Amino acid sequence: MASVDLSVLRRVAPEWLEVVQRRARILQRIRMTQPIGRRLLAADLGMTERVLRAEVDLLRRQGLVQAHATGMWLSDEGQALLEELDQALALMEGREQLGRALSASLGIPEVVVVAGDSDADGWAKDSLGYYAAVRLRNLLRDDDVLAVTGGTTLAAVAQMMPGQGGPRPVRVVPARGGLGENMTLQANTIASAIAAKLGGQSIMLHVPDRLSEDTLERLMAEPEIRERLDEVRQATVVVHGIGDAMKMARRRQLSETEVALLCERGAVSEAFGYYFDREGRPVYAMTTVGLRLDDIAGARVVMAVAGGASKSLAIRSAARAYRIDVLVTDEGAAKGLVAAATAGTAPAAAGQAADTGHRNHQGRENRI
Amino acid sequence: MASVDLSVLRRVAPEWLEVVQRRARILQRIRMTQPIGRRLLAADLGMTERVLRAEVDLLRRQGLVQAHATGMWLSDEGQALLEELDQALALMEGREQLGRALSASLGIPEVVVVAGDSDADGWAKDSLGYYAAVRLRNLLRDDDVLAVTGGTTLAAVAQMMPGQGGPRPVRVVPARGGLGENMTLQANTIASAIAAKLGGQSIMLHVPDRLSEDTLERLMAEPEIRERLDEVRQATVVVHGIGDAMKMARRRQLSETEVALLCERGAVSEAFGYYFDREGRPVYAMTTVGLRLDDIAGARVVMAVAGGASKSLAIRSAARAYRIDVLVTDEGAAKGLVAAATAGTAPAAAGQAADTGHRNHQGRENRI
DNA sequence: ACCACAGGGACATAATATGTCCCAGGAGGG
DNA sequence: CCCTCCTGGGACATATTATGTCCCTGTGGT
Repeated sequence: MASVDLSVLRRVAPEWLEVVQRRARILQRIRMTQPIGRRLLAADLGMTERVLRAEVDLLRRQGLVQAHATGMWLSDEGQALLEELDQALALMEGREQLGRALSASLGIPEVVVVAGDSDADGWAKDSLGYYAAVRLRNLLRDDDVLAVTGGTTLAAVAQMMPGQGGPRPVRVVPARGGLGENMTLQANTIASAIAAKLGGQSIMLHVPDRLSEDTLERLMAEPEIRERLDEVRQATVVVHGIGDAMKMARRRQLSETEVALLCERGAVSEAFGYYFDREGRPVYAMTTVGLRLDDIAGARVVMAVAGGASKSLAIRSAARAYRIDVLVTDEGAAKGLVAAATAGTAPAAAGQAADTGHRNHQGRENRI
Repeated sequence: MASVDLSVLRRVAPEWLEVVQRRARILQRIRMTQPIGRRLLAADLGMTERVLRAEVDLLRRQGLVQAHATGMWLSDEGQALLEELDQALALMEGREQLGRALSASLGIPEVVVVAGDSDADGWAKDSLGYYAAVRLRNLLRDDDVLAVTGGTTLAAVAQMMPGQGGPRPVRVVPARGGLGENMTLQANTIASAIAAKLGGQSIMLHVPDRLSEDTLERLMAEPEIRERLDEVRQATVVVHGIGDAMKMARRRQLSETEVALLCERGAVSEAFGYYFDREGRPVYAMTTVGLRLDDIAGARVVMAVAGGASKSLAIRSAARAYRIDVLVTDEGAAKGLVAAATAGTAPAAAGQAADTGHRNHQGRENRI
């Protein structure tokens, strides 16, 4: 079938793009949560049951969705078509181009921009997690040691990781010890969940978040801890979230003194327990066990996952701080980043882009 | 803007193609008859006024159509877009491919297939005429002598010929003398109309259709006739319709003896007063003045215009009978031709295609 | 000056989309 | 084994939109 310049067709029937987008989101949601029923799906997507039914009926007539007593599934054909549709929409919505621009301005070889804004759209974080999970799954090799951090974003990656598609017998390790109170956001929990989905094994780091220097030394002396820590620090693939410095400080319940220090030093981002200022200089590090900044230099692939307009600054800071090979982000963050690059900070951003420009030409690849 | 595989998008939103087609037809009709009002346009297109208004309102918001007290016009942008849209739809509706197939099987370098079926859709004949007229206008040179036949199809070409777009100072001559009673279908009338639209001059052949041998000789001796006839027979561009043999025989009010003869000899097509059987062999010729079959060998371009499912056989017959450089036809006729080629007559048609295959590779060009 | 046709407004009515239930059935957990 | 929860499909009153059919005023061409 022929490919035709879409701008012409869009001009004649502009309302059609929205229809395609809506149906694509339905298909994506089914793919992520199948099997799923009409009512739950409607709630997920923020539609009423009846409206969703009309759409699903059509998609079923097209043979893209199959209904069963247990819920709806994507047909094989629907699966294949949705993958092409993902690419088509990325192009039509300009996310493809957005990714290319970010790749250049941040010096990150591969930047994937998924639809939505994790801050605003409830479904966007799932989407972010899904595409990060799929990308991760594809790049893993059997002998990899995968280190993952905690946080809501990584939790989404774990949750959305497809359980099917051939086991990946990797070892999954938590990049950090315990953090905060929420069980589902722990690196340990996430490592375990991802290992289960991938068909690999995971280990745990039974270490509290904050330690005195003294206790730290003692723990490190424990063989059980020592062994695990060695494995963590030899991770070949690192997948991590990027946090807003101040939000993370609060979540970690840092003391007022520490918060003030971070403020003073202009910390904007947090990753692996390190805090960075807007130029990517490390300004503070937690005294805690786990993956260290210089460990990731030895990793085969470093993947960052972060979305939402509020993360723009933090992402840029992290991109300047250490090597990121793959960034999975969303439209909200991406637009903020591009706006910042072309606005006031233009000179600095331009310089950054120029410095890393030669690197971007090899192996750059934008998907989704 | 990117071009994307349309089959994917069509699968997800199949109703959209119809919308695009409907709006394209509206734009085409406006282009053909501008300036035109809402009511007349609705009647032309077989829509109610209100429905058309909704569509036109949208097209106007898109800046493709401009409203004026005298009626609606295509904007410059609409004009440009419609030309692209024509091509896109030809591709999407498979007419492009249809044209290519016919080009091969009929051995005609350029085959244009326009939408519709002139037998069934009232607007299709106008469309056929319009695209034939535009193609004709584009291929004419200033020193050309253009010979045209009569008939409803050529009348449509004359009527739809755009009056704007730079004068073509050609000489337009009728290929034949008078025929039948209907003034508007006379070659003379059509030649005059086309000349007016092109900004050229025309001459007339004041000769009745049917003559005795005796009278014919006397007429030919008249200098006035002689001169005109010489010019006609030196035409550099010939545009003609192709008729169904039996229908033409009836319209010409041939005697029963003649009709029986045509039947017996298997006449299926008529052109320039010649009748051909299904293999393209001439089986009968009117004793009349005008362009002769061997004259068209000297023409620079021979263009045939014929549409409607009922014309399939006649077109194939004519294509075998003499050289045609450009065929403008419609979906109705084209589908009939392809069906005939792939069905019972397959061996013959296949042989035909093979014989002329080498010729089709040079200069073949399919438009609209 | 007239006339035919222009676009825009108005509105009752038809058609469709939508929200909200109910129901019988099946899968999975206890 | 039963119980429960969720499934898809049906039904229907209601909201929303599309449609057919007028009327009105203006304007360009004859």
